[in-house]
Amino acid sequence: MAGSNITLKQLSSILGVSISTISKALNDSHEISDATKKRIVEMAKLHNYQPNKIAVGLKSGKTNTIAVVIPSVQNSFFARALYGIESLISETNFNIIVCLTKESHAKEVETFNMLSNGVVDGFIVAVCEETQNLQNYDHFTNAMANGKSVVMFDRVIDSVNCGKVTTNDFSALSEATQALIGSDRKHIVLLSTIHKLNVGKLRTQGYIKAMEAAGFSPTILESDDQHAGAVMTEYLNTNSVDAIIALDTDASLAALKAVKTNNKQIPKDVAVIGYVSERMAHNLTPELTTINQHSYTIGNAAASMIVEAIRTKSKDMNQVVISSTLSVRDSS
Amino acid sequence: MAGSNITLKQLSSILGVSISTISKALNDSHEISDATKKRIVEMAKLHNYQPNKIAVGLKSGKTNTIAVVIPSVQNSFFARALYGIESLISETNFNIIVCLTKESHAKEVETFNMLSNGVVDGFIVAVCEETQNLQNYDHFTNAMANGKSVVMFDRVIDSVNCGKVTTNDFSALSEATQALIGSDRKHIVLLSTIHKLNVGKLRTQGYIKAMEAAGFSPTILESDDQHAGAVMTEYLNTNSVDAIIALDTDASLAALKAVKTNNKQIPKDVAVIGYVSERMAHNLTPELTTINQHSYTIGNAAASMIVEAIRTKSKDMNQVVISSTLSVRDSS
DNA sequence: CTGAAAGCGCTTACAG
DNA sequence: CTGAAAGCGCTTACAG
Repeated sequence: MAGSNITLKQLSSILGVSISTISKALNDSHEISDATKKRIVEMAKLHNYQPNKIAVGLKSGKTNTIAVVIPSVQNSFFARALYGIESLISETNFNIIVCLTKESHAKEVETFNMLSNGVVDGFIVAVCEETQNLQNYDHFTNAMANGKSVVMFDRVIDSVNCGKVTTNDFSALSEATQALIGSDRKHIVLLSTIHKLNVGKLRTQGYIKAMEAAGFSPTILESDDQHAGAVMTEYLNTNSVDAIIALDTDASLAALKAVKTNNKQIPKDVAVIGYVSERMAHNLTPELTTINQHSYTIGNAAASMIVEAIRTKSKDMNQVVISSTLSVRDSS
Repeated sequence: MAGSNITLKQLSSILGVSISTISKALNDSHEISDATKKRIVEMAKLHNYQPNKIAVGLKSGKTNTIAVVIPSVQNSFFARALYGIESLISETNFNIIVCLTKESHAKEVETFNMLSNGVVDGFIVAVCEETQNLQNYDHFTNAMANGKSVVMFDRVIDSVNCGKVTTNDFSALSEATQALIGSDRKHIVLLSTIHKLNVGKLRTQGYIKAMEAAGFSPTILESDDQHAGAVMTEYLNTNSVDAIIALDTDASLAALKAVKTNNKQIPKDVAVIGYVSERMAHNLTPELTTINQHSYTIGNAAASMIVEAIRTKSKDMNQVVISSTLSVRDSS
């Protein structure tokens, strides 16, 4: 154990047995007699032999490694989805490499190019904002042309023929809006910091559809993370509002704060529905009604889809929808 | 591009030049003439040649990959530290593999064993709770004996001789406590959901020291994540409290909520100091005074330390302390 | 300036 | 049942 792991070659000279025999014995091949198997396995254990994964990978062309390419991990949705992915993968003999794109197309492309050749067997990806805007998807199709499996989750590109795990963003927002309308809210405002993303657009459309169906005119406030609170506050100062739907964690906290500083009661004067983790929802005042995306389940589904795809080398990828549900708490 | 990446061998038969020459040309060796270099590089580009990292790794014994082994990513400290690690690493030619231990010693050991042989060049680790309790550190020392570099951050084991990045947990809590005492708070309660971790113990000791120095008796409420709110509320019902220090995000939100539901004003009746991300602190009502751990900087420092260690193969590892600072906002 | 050969650590037909 | 040989895709002394 002085400096580096023992190899089959070293084991071979210790035992006076050929490298092939040792390899077979350690892989429990039926070709080897029980007696020698026993000797070899014992000696391997004694020296804490660990097969060199890199060599195995080179030989087999499989690395048992999956890349998870996501924009960020500071967002509770991705953090929890990653947890779901990792939980399933760690039950298999695969490993995961996590790469954060920070919404940069260049970084996403580089990641795919770097890992496509020999490093990973497949990719789980939530497509970054810039890629969605540029509509340049060559890195995905190239990886697939090179025999890698690809599964997209949440941030999905319809025109790329890969596995997909999505949520029902459109109808979840319709339903949430309808629920507010059903409890007599009329001036329902949508606060979005993710209007540039496809998921944001889908959610917005779901809201618009429900509003128009009820004969109300939609009001959409768009802002970046930093200014959501200010934008909301300003709107509250000059308009009557009796409900807010916020499309991510930042917007949700900002909405709660804006209503409170405006001296309105939640939910009496203004109902609030947001997107935050369950744990956080319980610790807010009042406890926040949320659209629950089941991020853990989404991650789990994406992971099981890619493992399946790699194992079966199947080409026809399927599409799974994990429905979001409305968790009604005290804020609505 | 039909099925899998092109190799040097294929390039060799296309160009009618030996594999060695191609390898040298692509690595810009001075041995090769500019003319052939040009030809080779152009053809490689045309066929989108990407060197097989696995083969390079096997040959060189270096993989340019670093494992980041952390308990979780659902905690804003680790999420942001990971962001700091990733940001620095992505500027280098290293990659990171992220492994989540979920506080399980077995998982941590397995991760180190799996990756120690050939897969990674080094480890950045925040030691899991169970390992701290069991005090079994063989997986760390074995990895180091196998020539891998190890850097611990935040969750650190004093007796293991590796690189370390920590924060001044003890003195940060002393100072926060003193600040509360300085503004005439007398009944200061500590709310902890991390009392089993070394960092939790250090923070608690810092609080105790400051309280005792001022002649006050410390009050420490311990709970798991789920019940912090209930524990805090119960205490508030039967005791007089004029300040709370909460040791992580869950405890911080729970403390705010408990005070509000107890119909006390923040900070007039009860001051609150907590541990949450800056972004979240701004979106809470009132804006929360926090002990800011500079998690991004800690991650960055750990990453730069391991890159340095791997590049120089130096054995004497250093220790860096990133000081936490008190960010005073409206809650105190 | 170019190429043949050895080798990184493994696995697996193929011989014996 | 055991072992010699080839090969995964690369790099790098060593010859020419």
